[in-house]
Amino acid sequence: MYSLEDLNPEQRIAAETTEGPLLILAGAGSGKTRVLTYRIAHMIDALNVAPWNILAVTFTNKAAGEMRQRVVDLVGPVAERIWIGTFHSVCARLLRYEAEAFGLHRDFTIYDEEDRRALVRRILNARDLSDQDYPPRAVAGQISRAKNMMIDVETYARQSGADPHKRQIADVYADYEKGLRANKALDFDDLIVEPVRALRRCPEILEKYRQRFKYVLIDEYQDTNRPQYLLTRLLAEEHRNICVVGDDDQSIYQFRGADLRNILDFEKDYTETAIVRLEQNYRSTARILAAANAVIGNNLDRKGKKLWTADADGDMINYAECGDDRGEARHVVTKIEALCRDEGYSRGEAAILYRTNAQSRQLEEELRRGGIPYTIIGGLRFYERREIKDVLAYLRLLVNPDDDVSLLRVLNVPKRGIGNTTIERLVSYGRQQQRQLLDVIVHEREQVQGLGARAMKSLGEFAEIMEALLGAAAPGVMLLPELVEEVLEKSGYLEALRTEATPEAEAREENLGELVSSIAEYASEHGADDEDAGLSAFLEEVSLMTSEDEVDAEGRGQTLTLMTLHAAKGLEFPVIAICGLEEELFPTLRSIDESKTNPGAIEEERRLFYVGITRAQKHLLLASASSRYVFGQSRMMEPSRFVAEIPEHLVKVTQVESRTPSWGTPPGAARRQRWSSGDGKSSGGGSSKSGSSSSGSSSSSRAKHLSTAGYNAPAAKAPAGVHYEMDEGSAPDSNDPLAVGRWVKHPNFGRGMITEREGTGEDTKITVRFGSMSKRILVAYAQLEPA
DNA sequence: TGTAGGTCTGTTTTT
DNA sequence: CAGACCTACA
Repeated sequence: MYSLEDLNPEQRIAAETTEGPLLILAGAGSGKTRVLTYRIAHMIDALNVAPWNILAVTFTNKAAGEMRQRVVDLVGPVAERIWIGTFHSVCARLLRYEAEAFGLHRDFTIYDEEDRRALVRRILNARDLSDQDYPPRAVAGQISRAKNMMIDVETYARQSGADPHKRQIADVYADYEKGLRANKALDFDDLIVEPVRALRRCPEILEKYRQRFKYVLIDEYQDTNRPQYLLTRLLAEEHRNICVVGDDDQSIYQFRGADLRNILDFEKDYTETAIVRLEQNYRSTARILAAANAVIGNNLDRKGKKLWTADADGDMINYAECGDDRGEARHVVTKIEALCRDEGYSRGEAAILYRTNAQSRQLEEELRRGGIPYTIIGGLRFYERREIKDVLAYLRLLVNPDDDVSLLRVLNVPKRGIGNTTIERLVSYGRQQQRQLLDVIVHEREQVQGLGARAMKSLGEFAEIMEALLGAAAPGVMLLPELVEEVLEKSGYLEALRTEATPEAEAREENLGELVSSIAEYASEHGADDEDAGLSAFLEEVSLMTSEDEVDAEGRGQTLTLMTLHAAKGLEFPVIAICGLEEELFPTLRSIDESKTNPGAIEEERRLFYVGITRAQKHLLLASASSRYVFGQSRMMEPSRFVAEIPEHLVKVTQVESRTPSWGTPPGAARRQRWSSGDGKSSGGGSSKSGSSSSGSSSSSRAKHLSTAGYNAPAAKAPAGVHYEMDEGSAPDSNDPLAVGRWVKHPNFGRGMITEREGTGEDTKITVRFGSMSKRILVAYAQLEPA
């Protein structure tokens, strides 16, 4: 049971105000989830609202599942029947239910970012547009942006006016939409935009859903975009029982079209809106909260709110200035382990956050070395791995044979002798005849001009495979896991992996095994008569999986969690570490550049930092590195401006020494600007704060040892290059200033002689003996001069 | 015509 | 470091 008495006065108002529009401004850690579950429980239990009249939209499927469970715990199993999910999953469901009325194929395929890019790339190819002028990624981005502003193809074309570049993109956009339709596919944007269009078009269906969703609740409202807002308004503007919950300070998805106007203007849209502010924080210590408040206080564009807590001061915030990224990883991991040991936290109660996925690598290495179990959220997700996507593409084809993007993905995977030329011919035939490719391959491959006998044979074999699989996929023939096994066998995928017999192939095979188990698990969770039991539903679930959904179902247990700051939204941990607090990384270089024209760019980064800080309950560790490997090259970094925004008295600063020698590029130095091994001039320029803390190595063999262990990261995998041992007898090559035996001058170590050289071009590394000490140097970055 | 290498390039964040 | 493109072979 539950009692509204458990809530504080504001929370209680938020839970009880069920009629009419309500805006809940819920600060971080203010007990929002609790309020929402109580609110729904109260509606069902005390106000007799039917669960199926409630629509609740959350940010992740996991949040949805948890909320549903909590309400069930409070009021019993009737609550199973509330509609709850992410915008994307709720919309996908709606589109399948109403597919017929909306003129859609029921078994449409959902294209992710990769699929979308593949389609765009194909169109650019067909139109002979170079990806120099039209980078697929950027073009896909423009199309997405247009869709999210509800700009359709015609409007886009009209707006591009005489600008030739824009007109090209308008054409690509048109082809792209046509392609989606022909493939019976929807992209992520369509999942939201289509329902808006369709409901506007079909008043009777709109009315049905207005009746059905008498109460609408939207969580994380600050991160909704325009179409999501429009959809919400369509459903709610009549009965006006709409409750939105958000925090403008936690808006971190504007980069993908989230529109803060949605929250700032809510009062204008619904003039009778009641507003509740939840400002008491129940999560963090006073120090952590003070830091968060101070940081976010630097943003100008906010509604303004001040979180407070009754909690104790707590520990100081720790900030470690580390020498390099590796040292940073080591420090953070050591520190967390110590905290767990000394204060009795389990590893599952700690998380490491970073700005970009690429940063997880060093941390992973460190954790693996220490034998510490960890879980990475996001990054390369299970369902985005190549082998998994390949097999899913086969499965998607079985559900929707018109899906050319999936077809082209698997047509020659595993290799079966269908090469580029054959594919080109097929594609151009398909385009001319307006036919989908699998259909062409199966039924009229003979008509395609210019195909050789060998290609024809391969295509025939592929057609047979697909026909057999399509037969196996017909309802009632096979259980889902069996079907997947069948695909693995018949396609030759498994065999190809086994023939390869590399450790990597083995890992792939293992992953495929996991795929089979996960589909078996899915099948067992859904009864045979369940509407969601089929392959199509499984594929949908997989496509709409949020990164947060990967958090181990068992709970976090004993494993440390690693994730981006974005993925950490909505979570809390007793111990939080935030890494990589450096200018041009966090805030990102892009945001810094953009802020020159748009001050808001940095503010979103700052909100992200705020989100990170407010995840911490008891302990907050911050870290930066003064040099970091970017693109596999060491770069000098400056501490993030955000660190300085935390009042000094809250922070304890630690210097962590680096073991990496100091040659690096100054911040912002272009990659090209480097020592070229011909003219003997040094470059790289600028003021690097060099030499500060290298403990260095004392002999070349020691240096080698260190680098294999990875202390000198770029060398860790160096063996490819040529390796010159110094040859006492031979004279140095007179043309090459980097030849073994020549003398060079280093800004810190002075004059020395080259004793070894390995690698070529920009990867050239030399070992130089300075007096009794040898140093291994990456030529590209050391400010060397011939001496 | 297909495939296997080698090279170039570019990176935020994600439903 | 990887993914996509390009070039040189079979």
